[in-house]
Order: sequence, then structure tokens, then C-alpha cells
Amino acid sequence: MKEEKRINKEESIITAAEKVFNKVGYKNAKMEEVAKLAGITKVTLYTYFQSKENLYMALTYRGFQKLLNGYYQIIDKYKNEPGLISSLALLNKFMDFSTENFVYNEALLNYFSTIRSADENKLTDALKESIYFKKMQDIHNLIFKLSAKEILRGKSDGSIINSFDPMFLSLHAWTMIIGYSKVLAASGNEDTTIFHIKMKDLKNLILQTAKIVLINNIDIEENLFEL
Amino acid sequence: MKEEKRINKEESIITAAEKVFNKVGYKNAKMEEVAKLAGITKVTLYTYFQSKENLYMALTYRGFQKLLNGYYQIIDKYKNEPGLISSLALLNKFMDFSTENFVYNEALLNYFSTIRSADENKLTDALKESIYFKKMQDIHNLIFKLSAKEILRGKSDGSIINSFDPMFLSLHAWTMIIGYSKVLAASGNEDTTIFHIKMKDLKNLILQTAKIVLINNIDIEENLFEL
Amino acid sequence: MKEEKRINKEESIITAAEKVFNKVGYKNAKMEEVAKLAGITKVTLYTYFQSKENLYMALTYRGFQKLLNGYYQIIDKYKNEPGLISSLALLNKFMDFSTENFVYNEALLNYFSTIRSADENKLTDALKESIYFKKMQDIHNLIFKLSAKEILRGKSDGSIINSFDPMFLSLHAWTMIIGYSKVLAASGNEDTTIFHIKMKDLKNLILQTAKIVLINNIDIEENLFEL
Amino acid sequence: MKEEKRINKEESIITAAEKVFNKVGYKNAKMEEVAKLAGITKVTLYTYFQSKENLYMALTYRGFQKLLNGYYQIIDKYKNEPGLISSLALLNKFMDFSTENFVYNEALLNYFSTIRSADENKLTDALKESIYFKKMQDIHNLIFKLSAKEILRGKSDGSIINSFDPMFLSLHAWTMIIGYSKVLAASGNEDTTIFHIKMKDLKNLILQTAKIVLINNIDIEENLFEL
DNA sequence: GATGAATGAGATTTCATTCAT
DNA sequence: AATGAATGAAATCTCATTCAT
Repeated sequence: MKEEKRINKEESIITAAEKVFNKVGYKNAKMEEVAKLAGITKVTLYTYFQSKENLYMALTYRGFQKLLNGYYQIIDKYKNEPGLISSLALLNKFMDFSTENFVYNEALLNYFSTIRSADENKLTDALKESIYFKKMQDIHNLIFKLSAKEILRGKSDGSIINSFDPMFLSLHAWTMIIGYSKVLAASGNEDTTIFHIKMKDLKNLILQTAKIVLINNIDIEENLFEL
Repeated sequence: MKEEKRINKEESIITAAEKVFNKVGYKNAKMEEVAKLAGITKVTLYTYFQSKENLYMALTYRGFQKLLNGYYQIIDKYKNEPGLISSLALLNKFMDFSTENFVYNEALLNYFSTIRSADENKLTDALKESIYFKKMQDIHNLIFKLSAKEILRGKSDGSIINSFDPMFLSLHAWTMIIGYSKVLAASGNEDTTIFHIKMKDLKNLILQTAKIVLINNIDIEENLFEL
Repeated sequence: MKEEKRINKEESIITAAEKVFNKVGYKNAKMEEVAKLAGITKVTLYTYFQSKENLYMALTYRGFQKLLNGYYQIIDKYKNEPGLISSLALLNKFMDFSTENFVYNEALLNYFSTIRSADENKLTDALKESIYFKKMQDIHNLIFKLSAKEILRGKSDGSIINSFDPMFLSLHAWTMIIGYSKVLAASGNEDTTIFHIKMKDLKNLILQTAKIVLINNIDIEENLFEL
Repeated sequence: MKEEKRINKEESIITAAEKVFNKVGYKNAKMEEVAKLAGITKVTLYTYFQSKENLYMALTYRGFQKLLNGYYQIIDKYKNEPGLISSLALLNKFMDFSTENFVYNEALLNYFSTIRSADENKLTDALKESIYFKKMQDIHNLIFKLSAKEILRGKSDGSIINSFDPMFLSLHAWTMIIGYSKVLAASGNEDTTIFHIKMKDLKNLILQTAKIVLINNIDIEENLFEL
């Protein structure tokens, strides 16, 4: 009961934070504003989330969970389809997610920027102590793993030809998604036009590109030019 | 001060800022530290750069200039090669640049996150008044245009087959390299391994992928799956 | 905070400020020092008093209140005495106050220098926004009015003969005591000697002079000399 | 020649300073502004006057000289009149001077506030080193002495009866003048009305008061009231 | 001697975070 | 657990004053 209540409260706070962050961006957002919108005081806010960064991580975590849920749904939906299809569907899912969840997308991008393996000393204390940051670290690879798993299935069922390590292919797909979501962040939404180009077309080209990569063996040793 | 002298001074300050930002990250960096490293006082620092954000934008601008210079060099170097080669070389250049210039890479990523067309209220006042931010806005599309130009040349010389709008192809390539640089930012450098995968391999796969896209006509209307 | 508590806090800060200002003078006083002496931080100091000038005005206001209280006590004490006596007692009170409260004296002199009716552009922004400056402006004439009231009473009871407007006589008395307090500010205290003259003697002469003015009708039209 | 040139320059700077100080007050005045108005740069200004305080002292000194000149003229003009007349004329002169020379008046008042015999440690270094401050210190008593001298002459010729020390009487007159000029500073000019009272009337009352004091013997031992 | 640039000291502001009740 | 007040760190600004050329 108590626990449940606490969780509800946390959720409502995160929701408020989402709104504020969405409006003015993380950096400009003030804890005071979040608290106000959540109908509590700043100090209460701090009893739930010990730092601004932790709050942001909680939001990130929520976004990541939402994305994962989407992934699981896709996996389930396409479980009887070839692995190629489900793999591409995951890609598609991520891009839609980015489009529909601006703040989450930003948060996720930001998260993956933060976790520089090499530079733990650049992490703030607040972040190191963030429970949600720890949670994220425990699961952040899941997104690659789920994708890799579908690619592996595709290899088994013959729909995917490329012989590279599934994690490698998964990472490659990820780079395209990230790039897409970055462009999206800089432009607005799927219906937006940038240089007269529709984001939707860009998405489709990315999907087709991914498909081509998956159904072909590609020689990455070939030297394309002399530097 | 003579313009030249002032510029020299600015440059030396930016260089100091680079070192500080590289060491502790933008957020933790103190203006006092930057000033000290530049051998000036805080106030002098402020007469040159009116805010921390402006200083960061100056650094970003310098990074962007450096990247553009690299682009121009590549374009010149491969001016007698087919457009396909130079286009891929540009891509390669960007990725190398990201690898070799960590702070710039981060700064550029940050910049492209910041320029949310629609949301001026997410910009801080300091940023709005930043002369370097304005400068960046004036030229940030150049990177796409240069790339598009080479693609266009490739079409002319027959090395590039894909019939899409060059800007579209340029943007698509951009998504991949942005993704790459983001992964890079999250991992470290080219020699780093992420999921046992070498960044160098990722780079090569991206180049090959880009090549495939450029030398083929791709149907982006095909429906890959039912949602 | 409860109003009462806040006021206590304000008072303790003003007390600290008095000590610091008394020791090193307004100009050399540092807000940091005041805060330290008050046992708070600079920022807290600023939440109570928004500027150094406002703090000084608060001190001025306190000094003025103290002076007014002294006036009320005198008025009460001499309420059964002739108006002449109470009027002179007020004068005397002011001079004693100036003598005993160096910082207040200086602050009040400073205040009366500052309020140049016609020249709002000589006021700093901080002063214009000072709540205590406003408070002072609301009551600074009280000192004349209280004095004028006693003079009026003196006229009624026949102890004061001079037929001029009580406010005029009050202002005239004011010029003498302001002059006295100024000389005092420049010399030190009542026991000090300036040109071998005791401040105490000066005070007494001023009182006698005031008395003469009050108990005589004076012709101010008489031409004393040709210019 | 050189010396003369330098003096001319100094004079023109002081004149500029007067204008600036008159407009915004000493505290708000910026050296930059003074320099600009004088048609020189800030640094040049500093070669002439080593500090803002010194500049202000120079202005004060000029004002004092002007006042003294006025005194000498009066003394000369009334040298064949009784000492009472010339004494009052001096008083009158001072009040006119205050009226006509707002900045000087303020500067003089300020000067006499500053020279607190007891508190040398409150003097700033800049002031201690000010050549004009030293000059002022050498002559600031002159104003009292000139006045005392005329009073003494009045005693000799029988026009002044009061047997007090002439310096004492002089100081007493001074307090009234100071008070007058303070009130004037707070109100504007001679034509201004404060509490419906004309400053000119105030001046005349002060003169009459002074006259009464000078032509009567006054008992300053009399106890006017019990405190 | 004149100039543009820089310094130094301190005022003021902004917020995330913490304390006391 | 909630609240109002306070803290601490750093950004930013203002100017008198000084330096280097």
C-alpha cells in the first residue's frame, strides 16, 4: 500500500517533470517549477528524487521502459514472421518512438552520451548516486540485445543473410536510428520538412538501407579511397 | 585592439577553454579556470566572450570551421576522382574528425541538439545573444550542401546512380555519421570496443552502406511490414 | 517565516550592518562582512535586503524611528509644560541623538542629501527600488510636523510669541540642528573641541538662539546691507 | 608655459567633472563620462587626477576658492562699514553661494563631513594621497577665520556686542549656513518652496537670527528644561 | 602624453540542494 | 512527510584604477 502510494507519487512527479523539461529543456528547467506543477514543494520533490539528475534519470528510465515495452510488443507481434521483418519492425518502432516522445528521445540520447566508459570522473556525484542511473546501467544494453536476438532469429530462418555478429548489426542500426532522432530533434516531427525533405521519407530510406545491409554480405575491408 | 590581435587573443582563450572543457566537461568547467589557463582575468574573459554559453559556441564554431576545412581539403584532393569517391571521403572525414576531436564532436552534437527550430523559448538569453551562435546558424547547413554538391557531381559523372535529391542523400548520410559520432561520444575512440565491436569496423560498415545507397536506386515506398 | 520572526532577523542584520558601517564606513563595508557578522550567508543577506543601498536605508529608517521615538517621549514628558519648553526640548533631543548615534546621524544627513526632489536621475536603481527608501519618504516630514505641532501649542499657551508659520519656524530650527549635526559629524562628539570651542557650548547657543527666535517677533523684510 | 598649459587642461577637466557630477551625482558619476566630456581618455584623465576622489577634491578646492574670493570681495566692499554688516554680508554671501553653486556646495559639505579628526583610518588611500585634499586641509579654516576677523572688527567698532569668542560665533553662524544649504540641497533653489515656505524667507530669518545673536549677549548656561 | 586593453575588488544573481521545525 | 528559510558555488556585472605600447 505505502509502496504503491509512493510509486504513484513518483510517477506523477515524473509526469510533471516531463512537461517542464519538454517546455524549456532540461538545462533551463527549475526544480521549483517541477515541484509546483506536481503540486508539491521543492523539498518534497527532493525526498522523492535526490537530485535534478536523478529525476532526469527517472524520466529516462521511464522512457526506456516504454521503448522496451514497444520492442516486446513488436517481438510478440512478429514472432511468426521472419527475423528480418521483426528486426526492421524494431528499427521502425524506435524511430516512431523518437518521433512521438520527444523528451524521452532526448533523454535517451543524453543518457548514452553520458555513459562514457572511459571517463568516470566526469560523472557528477549526484549521477553516481542516482538509483535510476544504476537501473539504467543494468538494462541499457537490452535494447541492443533484443535487436540482436531478432537478427539472430533472422539468420536462423534464412531471412537475414549478412554474416556479421548480430550485435554489430544491431549497433549499426542503432547509429542510423540515433542519427535519425538527432535530425528529428533538430527539426521537429515526422511531418516536418528539412531542406524540402520529409522526415517520413528519411525514415523509410533508413529502413530500406537497414534491409539491404541485413540481406547482403558486405565487405568492410574493401578500401574505398586512399586517404 | 587591432582586429588581428583581438582574434589571436580570442583564439588563445578558446584553446584554453577547450582544454578545460575537455578535462572536466562543460558543466563542471569554471570560467575562472578558463581565464586562469588563458592567463587573463575573469573580467577580461568576459569582455571577449560575454557568457559561458557564448564561449562554448565559439569553440563549437571553431570545431565546425575545422570540420569544414577538412571537407574542403577532401573536395580538393578528390576533385579529379568520381563524385562517389569524394562523397564517401567526406563521410569518412567526418567520422575521423569526430574521433580525433572529442570536444568538438561533443560540441557539434550539442549544437545540433540545441537548434530546435520551433522552440525559441528553450534557448537561454545568453545563447540568443551569442554572436557565435548566430554565426553557426548562418553556416550550419554548409556541411549538408558541400556533401550534396559532391553527390551531384557523382551523378553527373555517373559514379552515383541513386536518383534521389542530393540533399536527401546528404541528410541520410548525415544521420549515419551523427549516429556514429554519438556512439563514439558514448564509447571513447576508434580503438575502443563496444560489445566486442571495434569502432573502426562500424565506421567501415557505415561507409559501405553509404556506398551501396549511392550506387543503387532504392524504393522507399515498399511496405516492409504491417504495423 | 512569521512576520515577527522575519522582523527579528532583519533587525539583527541591521544591527550587524551598523557595526560594520560604523567601523569602516559605508563605502568600505563589504556585504560579505555584514553577512558574516550577522551569522548568515551573503545570499541570505540579499534575500532580506536586496542591495547594499537598501540595507543602508533600512539602517537609516531605524535611526529615524529611534529619533522619532525620542521626539514622542519628549512630547509626552513635556505635555504639561509650555509649548516653548517642549519645542526646545525637541531641538535638544535631536542634537543629543546626533551626538549619541554617530552612524544614524551620518545616515540621516546622507538621506537628507539624497532626496533631491527634482533629480530622480541622480538616484540609483537600487535606491529607487528600496522599500526602506520609500518608507523614509513617507515619513521624513514627520520630524518637521511634530516640531511644528509643539510650536503651535506654544503659540496657544502664549509661551511662543513669534507669529510665523510653525512649519517655517520648525524648518528654521531644523537648519540649525542639521548644521550642528554636520559639524558634529566632522568633529566627533560633544566633548570634542573644534577651534577650542566645545560642542556642548555650541549646542547651548543654538538652543538659546532658537528660544530667542521663538519668543520674539522678527522682521525678515529688513534690509541688512546693500549687496 | 608648460605649467600654464597643464593648468588650463586641469581646469577644463574639472569643469567637465562639475557637469557630470551635477547631472548624476558624485557616486553615480563615471570617470569614463568625465573623460569623454573633457574630450580626453580615461587614462589621460588619470594622469591629471590620480583618483576620482582627488578629482572631486580638486573640484571642492575650486569651489572653496570661489567662495573665499567672494568672501574677500565682501570684506573689501564693506571694509568701511561696521563689522556687523560685513559679518552678516559674509553669511549672506555663503548662502547665495550655496544657492548658485549646487555642486560646490555639496562638495564642501561633503568635505567637511570627511575630515573627521578622530578617524583617520576611515580616509581612503586615494584621499590621503590627494594633493587637493592636502591643499584643502591647509586652508579650510580660513573661512572661519575670515568670518571671525570681521566679527572681531565688529566688536572693536561697537557694532557687535556679543562677547563670545569670535571663532565660536563664526562656527555658530556656520551651523546655520550648513543647515540652510542642506535644506537647499534637498529642495532645489532659492525660489523653491518647501512646506509652502520660500527658501528666501528662510535665508532672511537666518540672517536676522545671526544679527540678533551678534548684537546681544546670550547666556548659554541657563537651563532651559530638565531632561 | 595618449590609447586600448586589462585588472581587481566587490556587488548582485541564479539555482540546485540542504536545514530546521 | 511537508514547509519556509538558508546555503554554497559559480555566473555575471560594474567601475575605478593600472598596464603596455
